Amino acid sequence: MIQYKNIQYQCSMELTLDLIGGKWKSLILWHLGENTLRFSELKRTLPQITQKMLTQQLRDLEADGLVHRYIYTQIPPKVEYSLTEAGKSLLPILATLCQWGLNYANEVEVTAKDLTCEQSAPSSLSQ
Amino acid sequence: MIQYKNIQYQCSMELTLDLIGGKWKSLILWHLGENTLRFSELKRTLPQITQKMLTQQLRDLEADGLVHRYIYTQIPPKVEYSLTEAGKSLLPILATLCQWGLNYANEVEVTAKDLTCEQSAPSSLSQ
DNA sequence: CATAACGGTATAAAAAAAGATACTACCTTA
DNA sequence: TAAGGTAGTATCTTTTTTTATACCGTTATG
Repeated sequence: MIQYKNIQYQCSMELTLDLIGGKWKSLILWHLGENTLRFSELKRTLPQITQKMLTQQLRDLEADGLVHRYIYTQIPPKVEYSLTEAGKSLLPILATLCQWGLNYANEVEVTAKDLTCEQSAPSSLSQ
Repeated sequence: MIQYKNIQYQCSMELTLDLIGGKWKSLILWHLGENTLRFSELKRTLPQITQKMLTQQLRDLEADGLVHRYIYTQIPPKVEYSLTEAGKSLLPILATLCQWGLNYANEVEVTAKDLTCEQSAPSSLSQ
């Protein structure tokens, strides 16, 4: 039994999925795996995400200690996001999830064109 | 770009999370990792899940080729669920997710008591 | 005859997640 | 002076996910 933020988990996997599940979190982590990115850069990398969702997910990731937020006190504002050590430790797992999905797609013969573990696999993981 | 069941994924990881994400799927897979289980046995193993959710998630997993459903034509009815090869190939990943959550919990000093990658880690994975 | 176990289905409601849209303040550029 | 970039916030609505509850037919048990 795990308790985290007033939620009880019977299995630590449930906790993991709360931390990286949902539509955007793993993608955000994945993109930050390569570079430190500014808010607007992240937004451009994930064109479909709304500003609200990006802000919300980044706040969650920050509160969970997976992402670091650095504010430059300047005008116009500049805020940079990067992975914490905990966040970096997720990258190999994200790569595995990505690779499994890729294999699955090939075996089930899903229409998969030019598919790699995109978009832009962190160079630290490309062997 | 992947397309599967009329949904477009930019990254295969999104596909993976659709297949195993949500509140119950990974837990169901995890429990089926050890044994073939009947509907009612699964229900007892996951006391909090409603009958409807269990049915629904099992149908999803079956449709995605991760779980096999075997109906014994007898009365009272007997239905057994087990992992397909694709489902089994997920077990190491689930173990990794579980282990990461466990490490996270310990490092963040979440209240984690007697926590292993429960409930009943598949024996095939216990090294 | 009533109840329970089996493996569900059907319907409705509640809760959570995600999206759309408008707005802010400040500065720079045209 | 108007438009665009910066990093957001505030509301509201929609969509998706999850839950609650009642119900089905069959057989066995008390």
